[in-house]
Amino acid sequence: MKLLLAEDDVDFGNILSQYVTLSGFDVALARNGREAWDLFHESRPDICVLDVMMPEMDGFTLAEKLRAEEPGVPFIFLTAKSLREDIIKGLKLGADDYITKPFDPEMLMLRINNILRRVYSAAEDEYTISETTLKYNSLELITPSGKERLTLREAQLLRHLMINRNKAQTREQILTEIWGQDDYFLGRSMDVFISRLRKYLSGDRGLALRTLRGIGFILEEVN
Amino acid sequence: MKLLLAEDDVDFGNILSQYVTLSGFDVALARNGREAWDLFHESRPDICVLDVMMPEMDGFTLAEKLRAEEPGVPFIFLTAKSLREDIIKGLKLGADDYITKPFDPEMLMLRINNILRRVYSAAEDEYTISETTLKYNSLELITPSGKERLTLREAQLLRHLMINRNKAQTREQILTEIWGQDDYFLGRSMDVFISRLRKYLSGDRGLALRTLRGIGFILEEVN
DNA sequence: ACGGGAGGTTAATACAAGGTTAATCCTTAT
DNA sequence: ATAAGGATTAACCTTGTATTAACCTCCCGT
Repeated sequence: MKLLLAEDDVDFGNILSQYVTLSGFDVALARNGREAWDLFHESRPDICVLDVMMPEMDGFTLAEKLRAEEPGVPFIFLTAKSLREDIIKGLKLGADDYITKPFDPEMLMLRINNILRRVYSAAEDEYTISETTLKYNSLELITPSGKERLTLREAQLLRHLMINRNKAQTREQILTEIWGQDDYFLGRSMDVFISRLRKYLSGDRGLALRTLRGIGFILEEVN
Repeated sequence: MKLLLAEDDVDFGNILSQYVTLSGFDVALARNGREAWDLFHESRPDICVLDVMMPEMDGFTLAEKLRAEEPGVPFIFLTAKSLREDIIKGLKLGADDYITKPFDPEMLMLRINNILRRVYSAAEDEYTISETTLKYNSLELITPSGKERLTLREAQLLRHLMINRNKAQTREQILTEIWGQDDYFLGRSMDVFISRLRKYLSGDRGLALRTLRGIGFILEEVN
């Protein structure tokens, strides 16, 4: 899991960064808003922790720009202010959480994990639908016709479809979620993976990976 | 959207309940943990707001039981304590948010809306009129005579008519809205789709897709 | 009651979306 | 440097569906 931390207080930033790294995150640390903007594009983080008051670009403005570019990315505001107006402004921007300094790093970690669990359902490892179960971390797929070892992309795509079972997923949604961007060739690549997944899943009559022409795909449980 | 509010302070509970109702929620108000547990089963809320300290059953215990029964339901803790241990306990339970009293009702609303947006972002997908419902994203149409799988254009057109039910839609309006432009041939194309939709909808006597000659079409509920 | 135009219906066609397989390009490890 | 594994690109094929066409019906004005 990659995390972008934007904090202008150098010492505090370093301590926080260390703490979060220890918890198993891949951290990108920015000293100001502009740097954060650049780092965001380089590292494509899964979650952003933004100080509100920073030189170059404040956290609110940054969040707005990030939202516009990558709507799904969750973010947490960090601030010394506990002013009602600021908190409300942050929440209106769709912040997933808002923490006022001083705070306990352990609490930050808990909040981060909560959000990630919610957003990515990342705490789970086993996903089961019908007769088929995916062990995500070990890339194993167990179907009525036997075990398969998946590749990373196969597993990512299948997991996404399993998490969103019975819900239509547009091509854009899947591409931005799994591939990080949406262009023609990645779309064709996805089609190749869908084709492969169908082969793996063909032994299980209790589910169907249907295409919704012009929209996307859906992994359905059928009676 | 239905909300379950569990709060033992009667006055405060009422004020909050009123405020949340004004924001368009359907509120179930419980005076203690046990009542909340019962109300939860009756009203199946989309989100729960739980006071931590309540008679009969405290908020934490309640949340655990709710989680076990209905893992997807988001909840927010409300508490007078700002003890670090308590907050951490709440977050460990997977609380979607944690608010310490005293707080601003407006802020509660903002947090509620943030969480709902995140959790139910895939909403706004089902349209129902009379006995017929359209699941737009999965292109499914459920009528008294059974399920149908629609095409994209069929679904777009039907959705437009359902959104504007009981309102006359001119040919021009529909064409510019759905097809992006308005010419003779697209008009004939639309007639083909109207014809198909009528077939799909023929099993439902509670609605009529009528022609307004020289003007356009209207999807009406008839009693 | 007749003619014309608006809309209904069905079938034929063209084309774009997606399926499939193979080739190629990258990474990574040795 | 090379090999292996995996992702992407390419090429070709299939199929679903929006459009177009052709013909029909019905309504409305004269």
